[in-house]
Parts: sequence; C-alpha cells; structure tokens
Amino acid sequence: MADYRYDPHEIEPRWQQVWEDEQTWVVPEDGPTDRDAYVLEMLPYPSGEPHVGHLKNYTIGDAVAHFRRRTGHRVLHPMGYDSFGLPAENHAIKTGQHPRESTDAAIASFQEQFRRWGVSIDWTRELSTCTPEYYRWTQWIFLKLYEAGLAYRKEAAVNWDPVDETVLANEQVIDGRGERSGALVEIRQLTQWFFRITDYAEQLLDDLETIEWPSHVKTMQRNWIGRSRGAEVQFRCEELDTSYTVFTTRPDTLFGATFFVMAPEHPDVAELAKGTPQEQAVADYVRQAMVGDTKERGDDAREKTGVFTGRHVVNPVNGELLPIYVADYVLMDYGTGAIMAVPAHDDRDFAFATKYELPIKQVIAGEGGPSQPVELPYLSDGPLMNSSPEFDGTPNREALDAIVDWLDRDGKGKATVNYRLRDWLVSRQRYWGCPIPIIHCPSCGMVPVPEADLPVVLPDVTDYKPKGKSPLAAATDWVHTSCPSCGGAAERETDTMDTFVDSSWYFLRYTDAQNTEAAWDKKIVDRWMPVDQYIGGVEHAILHLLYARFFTKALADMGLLTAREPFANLFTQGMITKDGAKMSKSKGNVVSPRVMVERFGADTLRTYVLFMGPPEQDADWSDEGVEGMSRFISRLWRTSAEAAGELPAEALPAEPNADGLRILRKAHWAIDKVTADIGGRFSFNTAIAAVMELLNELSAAKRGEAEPGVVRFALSTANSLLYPFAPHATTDGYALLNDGARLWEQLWPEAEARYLVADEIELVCQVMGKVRGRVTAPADADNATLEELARNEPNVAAHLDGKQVVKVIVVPGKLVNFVVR
RNA sequence: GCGGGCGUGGUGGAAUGGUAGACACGCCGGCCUUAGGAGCCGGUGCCCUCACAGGCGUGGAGGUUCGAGUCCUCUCGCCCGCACCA
Repeated sequence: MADYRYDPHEIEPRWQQVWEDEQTWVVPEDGPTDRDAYVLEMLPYPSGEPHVGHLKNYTIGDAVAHFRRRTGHRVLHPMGYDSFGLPAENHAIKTGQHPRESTDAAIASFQEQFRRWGVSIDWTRELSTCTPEYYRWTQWIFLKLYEAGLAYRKEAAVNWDPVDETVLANEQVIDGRGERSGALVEIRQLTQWFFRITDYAEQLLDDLETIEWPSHVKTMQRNWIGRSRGAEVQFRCEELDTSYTVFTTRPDTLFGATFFVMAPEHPDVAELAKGTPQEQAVADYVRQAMVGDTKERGDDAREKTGVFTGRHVVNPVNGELLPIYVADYVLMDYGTGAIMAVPAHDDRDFAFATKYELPIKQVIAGEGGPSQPVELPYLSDGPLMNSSPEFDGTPNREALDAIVDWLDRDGKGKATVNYRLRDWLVSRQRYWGCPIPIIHCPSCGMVPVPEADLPVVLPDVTDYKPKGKSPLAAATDWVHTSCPSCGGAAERETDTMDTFVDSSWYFLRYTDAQNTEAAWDKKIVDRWMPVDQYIGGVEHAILHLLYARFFTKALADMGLLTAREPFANLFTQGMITKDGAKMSKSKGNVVSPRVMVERFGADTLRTYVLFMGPPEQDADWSDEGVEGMSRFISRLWRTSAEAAGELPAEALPAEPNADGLRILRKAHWAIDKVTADIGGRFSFNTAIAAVMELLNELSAAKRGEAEPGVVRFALSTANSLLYPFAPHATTDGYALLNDGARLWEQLWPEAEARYLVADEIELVCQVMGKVRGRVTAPADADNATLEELARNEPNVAAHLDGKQVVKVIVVPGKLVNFVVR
C-alpha cells in the first residue's frame, strides 16, 4: 500500500496558486443579480502582523463566503486596511520613521498572512484608507456633509486627551479616560469640527428594528442614543428678566420643586451671580469644579457639593420662588445643563437638599394616601397631593401629560424628547489622518476646497510631535494657499479627521473600488448594499457601527444610495484568550498565527478556531486542541487519498447493502446538519463535529461491507462539507476522489429526504419518566405497536409488574412512557 | 442602581419540553512498531456492583408537566454594557 502522508505545506500553496492564477475569487461581472451576497468582515487596522482574533474574524467570513458561493450566490468578499491612525503616528514620534513606512510594512504582512490563510478575497477591490485614491473620496464626503449642513464648526466644551494631545469624541472617552491613551481626559473650550449625528438620533434608534443584529448590540446603541420622553419647562428669573429652560422626565412633580440647579459649565452662571454677595463664592466653586477630573465627577457615590448663586427663579406652575444653586452633580452635556430640583421624589436632589437644609415638599402620595407619611425620597407612583386643586388626587402618570398640556397652552413649556447622543466631534490635532478640505480666508471665511482640487494631499512633515495643534500647521508651504473664492491669500485647515470617518463608508467603496470619477456609482452600490453579513468584534458595538449607520443614512438622504442601513445582519465574534486572559505582549501569552500556520498549515488553524466553541463566545486557546484538529484534517485527507488510490472507481450503487445504506444515511444526515449549521445559525463547531462523525463512520473498522461507490461518495461529501473551513485539504481530497473535479465549482450538496428517515428507530421505553429500556422498532410503526413493544421489553415489564398503568404517552419515532400507580 | 448574558464530566463544549454529556481535548488499556509527541482499536460523569439491576447528576431552592439542562418564581455566583442622564 502506498504511503499517504498529509502535507499541508505542499497542498496549500499549490491550490492557492491555482486560485490566484485563475482569479477565482474576483466577483464575476455578469450573472443574475438576484443571487448577490455581500459578505464583509470589519477591515483591520494594520499594525505588526495579524493576531488570532483576525484569524477568527476572517475565517468566519470566509466560511460564509464559500458557503454562499457554493449555494449559487455571486459573492462580494473584499479586503482593505484602516490605515490612518495614532499607533503608526506615535511610532513615528518615537523613531522618526514616516507613518506611511510602518503602515506599508504592516499592510504587506497582513496581505501575506491573508494569502497564506487562503482567505477567498477579491483583491482587485483592495483599498487602504491612507492613500490619496481613497481619502480623496473621504474628503468629498466631508464636503457633501458640509453642503448639507451636517458638518459644522463650533466652540464647545470638548474632551482633551493630554497624552495624545488631541480632542476626542464622546464615544472615545471611557470612564473619563481616553480610549487609546488611557489618560484622564480634560474638558477644554475649543473650536472644533462636528458631524450633526444628533439629527439622525431618532432614525438611528427606530431603524434598529429593521436590522438583524445581536440584541445586546442593539441595546448598547439604544443606551448610547439615550432617548427619553419628557418636557422642557421655562423658569423665569424676575430679578434679571431672564429665562432658563430645564429638561425633565417628571413634569408631574413640578409642584414639588423647591430649588433650581445649574451645571458649573452653564454659560449663564457667572452672569447670574454677578453683583450678588455670592459672586465670589460662585466663581470659586466653578473654578474648582472645572479642574476636577471627569471620572470622579461622574461618581454618584460622591458627596454632592454646590453653592447658592444669590438669585431665584419662579416656578411656572405655582409662582413660588426657587433659589438657584450651582452644583456639579448637574451635567452640562445632558439636557439643558439646568434642572428643577424635586427633593421629595429624586434621590439626588434629596441628598443635596438634606445637606444644604433646603425645603422638601412631597407632592405624590404613597399607598396609604396623602395623610400617611412615606419614607422620602419617594420614587414610586401615586396620586398627586400638595399640587393644585385641579390635579390633586390624579394618578401622577396621568397628571404628567395634563400638566405638560397646561404648560404648553401658557407657553411655559412643551413635551420634548431628549437624547443623550451628542454631535460627533471629528477634528483631531494630529498628523496621520485625512486632511479636512477647508480653506480659511480672511475675507471669505471658511471656503470648501473645490471638488476638482481634491484630494488635499497630506504633506510630509519632519516633526510629528503634537504641540496642542496639528503638526500640519508646521508645513507652512502647504498651509499657505489661495482662497478658491476670492483668490487672496488664505490658509488651509490643519486639523485632520477622526479615523472613524475613514471606516464609516469603506463598505460603499468596495462595491465600485476602481472608480476614478466618483466615490461610487449609484447603480452599482445599490446592487450590493446593504451588506448581507457583517462580521466583527463587539468592541465596535457603539463607535464604528453607529457612525457607519449615520453615514449611510446621511448619504442616502443626499440620494447617493438607496440603502438606509449599511449592515442587514451583524455577527459579533468572541475573543480568543490564552490561559484565561486577553493576549498581550506584556503578559507573554500571545499565540502567533504565523507560527501556527507554519507548523500545522492554514486548514488546521482555520478549522480549529471555529471548532473551539460557539463563535460568538470567548474561547481559550489550547495547543492540544490544535493538534487534535491537525489529526482530524490529516485523517480526512489520508482516508480520501487512500480510498482514491485503493478503491475501485465505482458509481453509487442503486441498491446499497446494509453497511452502504448506513454510511449513506450518515452522509445525508451530515449534509442536512452542516447546511443548517452554517446557513442558518453560524454553529460552526457542531457543523465540524458532524463531519467528524461522518468520518468516524467511515473508519476502516466501521466500513464493513459498504460498496466502494458509497465510500467514495461519503468521503467526497465529507470533503465537500468541510470545504468552507478547510478549503485546501478538502479541495485536494475531493479532486483525488473525483478525477480532478474542482470542489469550489461544485454546487453545495443537498440531502436526499429518503436517506434522512431511517426504517428502524431505537425506541426509548420509560416508566414514570425514567428510562428502563430500549428496543428497535420499525420507523413506521403505529402507536399501539410501539406501546406493545415497550410493554414487552423485559426490564420495562419488571417495572410495570404489580402496578396499574394509568396513562401511556407515545411520542412516535421517539419514546413510550408509562405512567403507573 | 438599571439593562443584557452565562453557570452542564478533569477540560472546551452538544442537546425543536422527549435517551443529558454529540464531537473533541485529556486520561486509561490494547494492537502495531527498533522507537513514538506517528497510526489503528477500545474504554472513560459520579456512587454501588463480578455482572445484571439500581441510585445520584446540568450553581442552589421551589413550581408547571407523564416527562425539565430547556418553561415559570425565588436565590447565589461570574461576565459584559450603561450609570449623578434630571
């Protein structure tokens, strides 16, 4: 017998060469458009070389892409690089190496690994966001947003990262620290560029209903958008003849307001206190509040502080005078930065009132009615009291709308919806990003760069170190330009864009990647969008996914595409850990896919990462597990090669013998299971297990008298089913078994119904719900026969002896259960 | 505090309300081999037993059901998200 040795290092490059030579994964230009499928994994940020998380991500996507192709779809499966960003720039600051050089090196390493993994990518659509060919269109989109009034510049209190020396979007501040640097973020008053994502708050929320995403991701987006229904109410300050708006979700408690609070950052605070004895105290408090870090500020366990401003406002519902305090438990960036305080029914206001000995007025009665004392603060519902004759006794939830209506009629307030979502701060005072295509002219003001002049090319600089303003400011030749409007001397905007802008539209560019005349052609983008299946990590649940949705909606409103959601289906994969911990260089627990592939081959690695467990779950890396997978792939190939070499090439017999039939049934069972597991629910681990079962059934000991034609068919099926995970070994095995036939061109197998039903079943016999025996029974036996068979099973009979059978449950094809007394 | 998820053998994990532990790792035994970190065959939840037969078992306590890992109530533990959001 010949020596059949599985050698992935010979097999894998050989087939990769065929696919590359034939451009197998390039999307065919012609073909039916109703079977298109756009399968996309989040594009990587190229740094160093890819890690096992990338391997998992692209293996999932590749399995889906292969499956869709073989089920008759024309599949778009592209790749690109999110190549602008801080890590490359920080590396440049340290070493002086241009970020482009380190980025290009990383990209080369990613390309090399993706090819080595055998990921089926249409490389003709490859893109890199840091190239002028790409960012030209990023700038074009910026101008479109500017024209539409969705990009604007304003002065605002913004998050400043003192380590990276740049501003950050709200989404990039986690627990008061910069997402990248981990530095405590400071609040600074700066003029910055924003995208008006808040215009889309409602749609971003509502349209979550239209997409198939994991519910926890939807929940996170809902929380982030933070919609709350309530009312805006005007409070007048008679002394200054001014008026302040508050947002409240509890207008039903308006009668219980006993004081009024403003955030220290509120622009009117200084003016309010001016000329009162409190002026100095307020100024001191505000200054001290501003230097405190935002993390500590956000701690609700911290004792509340504040000072009286010396002024009062009038409660619009009853004319009572309420003292105005300034206190840092009120946040400027939520609502209006001012609140009415109802200590009896809000625990925060209660804590503040108690500390500063402010009056507390109960306006909602507890269960015992108005005369019964309740523990304050009372946060539950109940009828109104101490309010007005009109509302007293009304359940507070009903009174809520009535009070808003009443205020609205008097012009003192109105029902509103408030969102937690803030506009997206997009300018960055950093070098390695997309230049903002705006020119500042002393006479014309802000002038957009004309489309014909795009791209505004990022100039080279010698010093990448941020100095509180963009390093681009030092490129004086580049900065000084002429105004496109009046032709006079003018200066370029030196801030660059947040790199999340780059990745908010790349999925559109893939559809028409080589278009030099436009970002994309609407007809083409509409053919592919939305992405049918998007795959990536949960860490992007808010940032990238929210921004991409916003871009899609804004661009759709401009008529540039039809889809209103970018990603129809989202799959979020779990992390791969090592020894229970996140992999990191400092812990020294990094698993290198490159090293693993060099040792075991790509097929083993790919199949292993999907066999580790449900792909959405975190999973711990096991070196023994990889070896086990290596044994399986090797056994599959070896068995195939042996059968191809030793078994006569016979066709499937029309009437297989008993062993043949058993194997044939197992094969069709596997087809059915793998198809459902990949196509229906992303249960790759059980799909792989099903192929293992099929192969186990085909092991020499179990093969028995099965006909060679059956064995060849079953082995071909095993290869065919495992192909989406291990494309090289299975393609090779299939070709050996089938006279060189190309597996990637074969239609996905279909399970034949006649082999899915057995003619005999194992009948489980229970007495009182406990299994007492098993008998084989004809699959088509009727209930009475099944009951009789079960009753005669010796052990069942023993358990029925001397008992009275009161009920018999028969589940056809499964079990019989006797209920006895 | 609010919202979501998860608790199953030594390990990763399987189980449309119907045989708990598929498949794999690990371990044990055997075959083959000069050799094995190769290959092949078999065993492997726990207790009791020569064996048969039994008993126990899906974090814990109840409940619904002929039957519960699965559904309901309470509870404990871990993980994630949000959080002074008015």
